[in-house]
Amino acid sequence: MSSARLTRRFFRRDPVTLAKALLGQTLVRVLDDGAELTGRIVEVEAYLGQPDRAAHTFGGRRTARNASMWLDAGHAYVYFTYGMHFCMNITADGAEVPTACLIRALEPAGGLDVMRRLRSGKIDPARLRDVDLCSGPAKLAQALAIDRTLDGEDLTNSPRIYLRRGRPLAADQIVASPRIGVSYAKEWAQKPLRFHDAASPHISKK
DNA sequence: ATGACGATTTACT
DNA sequence: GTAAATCGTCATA
Repeated sequence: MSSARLTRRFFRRDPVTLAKALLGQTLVRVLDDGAELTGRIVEVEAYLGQPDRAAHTFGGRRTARNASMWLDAGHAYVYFTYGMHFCMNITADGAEVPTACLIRALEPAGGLDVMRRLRSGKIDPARLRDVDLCSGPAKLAQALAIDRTLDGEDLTNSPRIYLRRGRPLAADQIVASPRIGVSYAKEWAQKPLRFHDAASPHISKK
């Protein structure tokens, strides 16, 4: 019998291949109260580890913060940045190979009402359009209540967060472009390591 | 012990 | 288009 949950074998690939394969899959977040929040992945960036100036593990850097990037493929690497935002990655390759894919945008699919509440701080929830819920790495983290308590979570067996098999995108539906917010990475800033669904409006703003 | 800096978002001119 | 918000992390000393 086949399960809807993606298994280890799906994640054990190089980060570029995995990033493209992640497009079209569904991220599932189960809250403590049982609420299920889901979204279809429409934008992902690949981080290539040691040689990649933009990666947190550039040069083999290994710290308490990025420890999860060294875990086996299919684990969550959640980091805190700018003093206020969380972003989620999914590890690629295998154990001791610090590569990962940053989930940058989702097309909200289930639990939109809860997402809207989680996303609305001082803003009127009714003023938040669907396209504003998960169109950015920190936005989707906020919408799905993803924080550092999920750092290091194994997506292949966690009851709190996992991936559900969806329909993969055809190659001609995938657009490649430079990664966002990594201008400090010199030549690595220009490489086309950001991938998104050409047809989706739920993309982070340029 | 200190300081510079974010794999961002939002609000404002 | 410009700038503020806001603080954990890490390199330097």
